[in-house]
Amino acid sequence: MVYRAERAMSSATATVAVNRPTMQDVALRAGVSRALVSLVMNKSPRVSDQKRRAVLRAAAELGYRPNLPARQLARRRTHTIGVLVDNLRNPFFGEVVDGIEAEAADNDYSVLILNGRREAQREIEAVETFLQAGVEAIALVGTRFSADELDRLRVTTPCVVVAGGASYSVSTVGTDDRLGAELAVQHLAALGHSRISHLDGGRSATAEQRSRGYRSGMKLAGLEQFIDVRGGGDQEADAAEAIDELLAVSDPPTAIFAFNDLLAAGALNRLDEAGVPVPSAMSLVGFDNTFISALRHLSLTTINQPTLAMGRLAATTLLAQVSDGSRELQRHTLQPEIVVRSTTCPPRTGPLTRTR
Amino acid sequence: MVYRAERAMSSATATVAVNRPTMQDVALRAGVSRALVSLVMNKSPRVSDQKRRAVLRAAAELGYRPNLPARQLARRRTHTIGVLVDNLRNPFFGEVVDGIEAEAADNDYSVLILNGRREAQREIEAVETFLQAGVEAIALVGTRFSADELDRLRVTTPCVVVAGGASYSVSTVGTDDRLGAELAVQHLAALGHSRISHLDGGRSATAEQRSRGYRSGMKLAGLEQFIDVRGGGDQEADAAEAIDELLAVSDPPTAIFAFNDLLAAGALNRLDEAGVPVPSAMSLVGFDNTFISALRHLSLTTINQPTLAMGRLAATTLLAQVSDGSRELQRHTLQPEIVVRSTTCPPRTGPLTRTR
DNA sequence: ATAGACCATTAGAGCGCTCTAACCCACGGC
DNA sequence: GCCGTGGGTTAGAGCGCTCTAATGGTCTAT
Repeated sequence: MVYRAERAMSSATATVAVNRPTMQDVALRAGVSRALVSLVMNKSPRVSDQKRRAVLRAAAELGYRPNLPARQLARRRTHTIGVLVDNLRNPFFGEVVDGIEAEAADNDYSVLILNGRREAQREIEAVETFLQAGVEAIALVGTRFSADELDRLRVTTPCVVVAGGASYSVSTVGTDDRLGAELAVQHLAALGHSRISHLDGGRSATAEQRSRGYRSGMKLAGLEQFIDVRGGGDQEADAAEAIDELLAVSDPPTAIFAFNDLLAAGALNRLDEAGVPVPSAMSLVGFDNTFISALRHLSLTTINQPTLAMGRLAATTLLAQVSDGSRELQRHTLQPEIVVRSTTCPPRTGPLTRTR
Repeated sequence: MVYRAERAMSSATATVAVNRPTMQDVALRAGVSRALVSLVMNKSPRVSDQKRRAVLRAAAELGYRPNLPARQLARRRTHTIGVLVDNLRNPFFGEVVDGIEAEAADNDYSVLILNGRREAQREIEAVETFLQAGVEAIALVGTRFSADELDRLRVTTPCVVVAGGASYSVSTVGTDDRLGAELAVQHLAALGHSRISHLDGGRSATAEQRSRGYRSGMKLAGLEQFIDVRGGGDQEADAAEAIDELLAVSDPPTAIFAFNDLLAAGALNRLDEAGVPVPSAMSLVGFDNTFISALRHLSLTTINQPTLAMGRLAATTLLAQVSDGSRELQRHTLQPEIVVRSTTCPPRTGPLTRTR
């Protein structure tokens, strides 16, 4: 009786919007209390089989669906982790997100994906959204945040940077970018190259580590005097200018290590346009081992990162921090490995000759 | 006084979790009522400047942040549209999502991105999540849903299929896939090809239309008797088997039209492995004009789709339906165009010769 | 002076759910 | 016959917010 009255009142109040059935409606129909419906919905074991069935039937008949915001409000928990992706167009990031999502799902967490679209401002807005939405943890996939901003963020919410730099004061999951870059240089050096230039990643998160690895790799190989870093970027189009610069000098380098595969692909384009055969006149190494590097026509020598594992590890780290409340700083560094394909060979002998 | 008491009570009740400041706290600190804080937060014009400033200051001092679930519950609106992406690793989908997101943001909507990871089951779960979360509309980017399932869905929530088939009984935004396929065939036919085979898209949403376009294109060119469709897929790896089949016959076709760029790239790989030079011995056309087709080393002739515009249009369509409450079925078909690059040329004369 | 109009402000109910504490009703032990 | 005991069930407060209707005050018109 009371139920009926309440419900009547509330539907009189209701104005626009969908008006989907509520727990009250289910309770009414099943002849039980609201609380019991809640117990059934949350799979509590202390409900008699008879009532459980009645409730489930009523729910099915009404097409009842729990209201997530209401549930989150009442629980004071969202069971959600926020994932901020730098750029949805880079398949590398897509793979990492897949990993995070898979691990989160295995632990009954859902994932709120937001897209920074390569702009720092949008990242800030995204974090604001995360915080308002009450995500319990945040994964930053290839972030453009400064160390300072991250410092402020981690106070509020557990967070982890995936595939970003390692210099932050927040937990990180990533490949050893520095080592990866060293591997690239080492590979080239072993082939006999000495004049190896680097196309850097501009404002990308991992740019600094890779460039550092390039430098240390060069030193290790005793090639310190040949260190040469050119402004690049993280997109294909960013390579053209740097390549032009490189080719403008009297005796260009014999090898190039590019920040990532996309940049390497762009470099390949430009070299081709300039009539410089790869690898015979110029060796080229990328980074990320995205599927494009495996395309036979590119067949790019590159550095592999275990993307899926990185994603899963990021989620695991976050969920552990959420459950034990700790905010311990963790550094997970996975091992990169070089994948040798067809864009590297011993250096040309003599000056750079162009086919056109 | 009353406020203080209430607040004391509620914080005594509070147990775990973050305990972020609420409107009540802000109201207390600013010496106003909860309702006034709400008005300020929602930028109501009917608040005195003095109080507004006081509220904003108190909010800033406390680090107040509106609680999204609470707000959504009270408003009975979420101002969110759900975006279900088939596959985050395909850059094509990433671009479409970018478009949706941009348009949604321009209209003060946020976007809940869920990833189907190429599995129908996950799509169903994702939609369930959308419905529980109370999204006001749903965009399905490259869905694997059946027409039936979509039919049921559109009753509940406005939805639009982007870059999917056009045969559904829900609104769609897409390229004219059929025309696109016809353009591909027409281009090949104009070059002199008659034996043109098609590698289809398997269970992909747009597979049927493209395959239909292939057939009608063949008919239009008077090549009906050469129609030949091979099982493909939507990933690079799916091409190998079909190519092997194709090459196994006594006199293989002179041209191939692949379902999408990824499949075309895979085909290119396999043809290369088999020693079949492209395009001299075999012409190849893809679909989507993703960035990989533009890579000089692939330089794939393909069909362009205006991805960003598709995304924006999808969002516009949904938002219109949300605001005027109509559920009118709309068909937006954008024009594809052929982008001729280097994987097509006149057919070989004589039998297929292999270089290895 | 008084009614009406208008403005900023507020009380308080309500959104749909969860969760604690209480309740009821066997049942068994004394 | 009375008192736990404990499992199934429920009342009711509370989560943080919005929104309607009401309040009180100032201002103008009468």
